Amino acid sequence: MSTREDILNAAMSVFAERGYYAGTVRDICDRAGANVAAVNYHFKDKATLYAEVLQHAYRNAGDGEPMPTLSEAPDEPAEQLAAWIGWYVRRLLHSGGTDVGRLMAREMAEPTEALDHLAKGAVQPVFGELGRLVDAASGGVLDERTLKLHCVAIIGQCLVFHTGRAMLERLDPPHFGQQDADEITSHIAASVLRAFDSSNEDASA
Amino acid sequence: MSTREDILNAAMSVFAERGYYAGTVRDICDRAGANVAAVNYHFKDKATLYAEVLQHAYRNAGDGEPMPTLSEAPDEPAEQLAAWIGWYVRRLLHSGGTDVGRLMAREMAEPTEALDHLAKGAVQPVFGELGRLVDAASGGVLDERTLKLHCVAIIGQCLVFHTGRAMLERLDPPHFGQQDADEITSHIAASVLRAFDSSNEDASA
DNA sequence: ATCCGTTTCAAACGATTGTTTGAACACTGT
DNA sequence: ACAGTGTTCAAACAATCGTTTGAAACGGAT
Repeated sequence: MSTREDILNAAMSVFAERGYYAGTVRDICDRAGANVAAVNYHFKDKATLYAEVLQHAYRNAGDGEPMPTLSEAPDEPAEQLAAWIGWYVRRLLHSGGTDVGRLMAREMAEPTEALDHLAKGAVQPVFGELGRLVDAASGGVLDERTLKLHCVAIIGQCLVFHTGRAMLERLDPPHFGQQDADEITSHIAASVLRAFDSSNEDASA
Repeated sequence: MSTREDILNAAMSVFAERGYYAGTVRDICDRAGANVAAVNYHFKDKATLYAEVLQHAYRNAGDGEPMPTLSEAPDEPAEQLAAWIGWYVRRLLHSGGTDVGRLMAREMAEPTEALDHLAKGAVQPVFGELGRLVDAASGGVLDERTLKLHCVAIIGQCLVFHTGRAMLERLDPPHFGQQDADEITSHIAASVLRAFDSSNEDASA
């Protein structure tokens, strides 16, 4: 029962690197050390294999460092938010190579039914937790719409290092990479905390 | 001299719908009303056609509204930066469902050789102009690395409304859409200008 | 009308794709 | 030892891909 999982892992890296169409079943089977017919035997066809790869990636999306959550009695909510940003940035930068992140990016560019489950099952909880952290770190004075704007802004500042990775690497000179996670994190955290002030001024004006 | 442009337009829609590998030369030529060999005659091969489609698409992405540039004698650099952000956000939100945006998103998720030319030819100038605007709006006190961090942060906050569009729409309740361009713009501009302050404090500390 | 460079066309080419086939192999229970 | 079930393998399959070919059609200049 080993070849089936070997193919599943090989397919995940191949699909992440080259995409669905450019990733060939021969490439997958070579990397899995299996015969060409193994895909059609263990899975029905290439499309079914891809669907199972997405589900497998979705299940293993959260392994590794656990997401920081808002503690019951928040002493330093700003630092908790900074910790969350660090967790998110590391997660994004670390999933650069042959990982879940690139599969998800592909799903964003070309949404399928799998994205619906992904949104409600994996993204919604993360977004909700970020909302609670932002609410606490800002002093709880933001209205719901402004709070969501801040959340999306945070997500965007982190996400660009993953979605824009291919472009950042090709700029002259190349910009930020995996080794700059701490620098990026502290910069975003400082900017975000400052940004709360402007919203507070608008609210009190 | 019509078939060349017909192929260019047909290729743009086909590549946007199906992607580079799934979009076939025969499909493009059928939609353009041309022969199968027309692609290899007017362009060298499929890859060259795709590269020209990308450049053509990115150049015409903001047709009508030109990119705001730093004026010779900057009176209000902060407002000039805000104008740039507004231009960029409108550009991203407006190209949401169109061919251009989908092409770029696909290229970021699945880079081809064409991305190299795109980076140096089309993206580098935009990024450079943003850098000059940020430098002016921040008072010219930021070191090069911090300035680039701010630039990437701005790009990210704008870009997330495009790259994360499919996800934002699937959240409960759905978040921001095309009609919120002004609200998004002013929020990002205010946040960014505030963020400069934190960098100044760090520099003087 | 004739020439010549440019453009179009139907047909075919070689390569690669996903998939199928049928025999060989491995292993378990009797 | 034997049958039976599940798995692997080399080889070939049909289909489709991008590209090439050589001739036909076009269009202006002489």
